[in-house]
Amino acid sequence: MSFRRLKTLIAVAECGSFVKAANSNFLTPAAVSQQMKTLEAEMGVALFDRKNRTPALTPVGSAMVSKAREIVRAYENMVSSVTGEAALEDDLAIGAVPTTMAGLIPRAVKSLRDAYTGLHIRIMPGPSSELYSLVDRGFLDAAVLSEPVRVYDHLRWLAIVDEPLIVLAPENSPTDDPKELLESYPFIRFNSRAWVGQLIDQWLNSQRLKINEGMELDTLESISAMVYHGLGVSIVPMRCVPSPRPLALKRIPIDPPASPRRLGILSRHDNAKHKLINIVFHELCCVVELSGQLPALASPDPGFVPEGV
Amino acid sequence: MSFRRLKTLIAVAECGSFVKAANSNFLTPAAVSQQMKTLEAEMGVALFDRKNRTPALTPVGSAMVSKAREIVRAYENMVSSVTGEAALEDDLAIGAVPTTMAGLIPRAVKSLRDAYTGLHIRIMPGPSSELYSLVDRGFLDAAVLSEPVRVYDHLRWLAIVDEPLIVLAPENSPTDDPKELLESYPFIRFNSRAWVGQLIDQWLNSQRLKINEGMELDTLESISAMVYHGLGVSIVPMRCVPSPRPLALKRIPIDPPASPRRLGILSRHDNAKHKLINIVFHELCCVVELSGQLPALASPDPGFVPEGV
DNA sequence: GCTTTATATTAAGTAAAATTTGATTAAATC
DNA sequence: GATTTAATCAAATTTTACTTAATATAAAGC
Repeated sequence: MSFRRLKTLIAVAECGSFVKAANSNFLTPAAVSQQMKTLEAEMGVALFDRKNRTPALTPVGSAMVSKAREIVRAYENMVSSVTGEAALEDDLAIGAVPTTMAGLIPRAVKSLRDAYTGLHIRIMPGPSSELYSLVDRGFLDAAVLSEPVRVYDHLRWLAIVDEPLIVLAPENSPTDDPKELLESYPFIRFNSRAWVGQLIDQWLNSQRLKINEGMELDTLESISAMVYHGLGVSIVPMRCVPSPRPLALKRIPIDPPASPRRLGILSRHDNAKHKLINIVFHELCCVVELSGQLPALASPDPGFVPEGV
Repeated sequence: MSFRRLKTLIAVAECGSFVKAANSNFLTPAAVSQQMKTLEAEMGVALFDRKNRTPALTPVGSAMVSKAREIVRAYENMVSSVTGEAALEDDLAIGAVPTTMAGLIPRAVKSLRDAYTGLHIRIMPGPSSELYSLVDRGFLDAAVLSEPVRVYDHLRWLAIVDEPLIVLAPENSPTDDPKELLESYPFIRFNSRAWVGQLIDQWLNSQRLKINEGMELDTLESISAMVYHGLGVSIVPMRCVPSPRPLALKRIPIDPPASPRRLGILSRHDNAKHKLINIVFHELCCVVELSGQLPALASPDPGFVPEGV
């Protein structure tokens, strides 16, 4: 088992004889001969037909040569495929929670597409819990989601931004006091299966407000629309990047402030595309900063160098 | 440049420490340490973070580990991949509907794992509608699901088996007549979001039976358990491969017979792993036939050659 | 047909590499 | 603070790989 042998096999195939291969690789013919012999022994197949003076590759042999080429190339590109330019041309399967699908994600994907031709991003929307398991099992390279309660060692979490919870109320509501609003209007609940929903429930419970249960919805869009039409008020995370044409609504910080919904990117440590993922992470942070709504969290990332792109 | 070093890198990643990796590879810790050092020098990147006593893999390092795995596997399968015994080693992401997760899928996966070392199958359970879109968008290589109403040109559908609908009733129920059972017991409905559920609803509507709505459940397991405990009757597809220890229940064919739930495998025509998918399809059909419950549909498959396994 | 020439193989010696041994350093545990 | 455990270092040793030189063999030239 050795790369050298594979390399000389390739050289022999290219040069046409052991002697020439030896010369081009700064070896003696004897060395080449021995290497090919051990290679054949190792593999248990005849690579050369030795009837003639200059051994000719058998059919199996020439198939091996192309395999050997693949392997040697894979080895030689090993470093660059992880850290270099080559790492920037690949397919990337990324998940994202619905709240990011109108603002953050489209903007980030757009600039990434523009900056890296050859990079192909597929987006899969879903709730945090599902995305977590998809990343964990390797179906997704990374996902943008709410911070998990526990991040296991084989996973990598990079925080992007803290989105504080806000009260969403119709523009014409008589008061701006969050508690008053929550107690007077019907409450539109963020689906509690979503991790944000749980965060909201937690705050509500701690406040012991007398709320009027209205409906329970999945997405920020549907909740906004309901509130817009005066059907109630809601608590939602403030979007770090607003949607293109946000509805005219009151957005009031809750008081006392709840622990914010922390958005970040989750991936597996052993994912070979970690460089790409770093770039996506970096782009997400940039988009958040540019949007100017909330400060991006300067997440410590030892392995990450901005890359002069 | 050496496979040994890659192998010990993998061992270190798996064992978690140099010492353990040394033991498992019949080496001394010193050898491992030196190998990793030369590997780092060779690649010009830091694979380990040596702040702590037992060095931890850097992000780049763990990406390298997965690359190393690819390369080592490629080398090890070099001979067999050329001689054609097992030109089949790859990762395969496959979806499957829950009804197949207790019988068909585990058996098929097991024999595939046994037959093709090097083949790595990941299974993702989900309802047909979701799997359809995941295959369509390229997140899954293939999926086992109910026949879609329409299969677009870029998708490929291979039918595996027709599962007729049956009535599930407690063993001690007073009658064996499906209609009587359905009208006397509460009806446990298969979730109508699932495509089977719709098929069942269709038949029920056509029969104009006066059923007593009970509950609506997601999985065959939960429905079986409910029926077993006498909480009602249900209509479900007969499983082409039963689960290991099926509950003692009456299983009565419905009359008049409804159009059966057709199970098959969906993939994209442009998927590069179509050879592997063919093999999986073939295996699924074999498992169905072996199980002897229902005949496998001999689906015409131009591109498929049985492979001497 | 016999020599010449170029090519591969073999065996022994030599150079290079990888591994072990035993000592040293440093973090973690008691 | 002593003890255990993990990694590293430097020198000795072993293993592996390469070269040299001799041998065998097929094609080309005379």
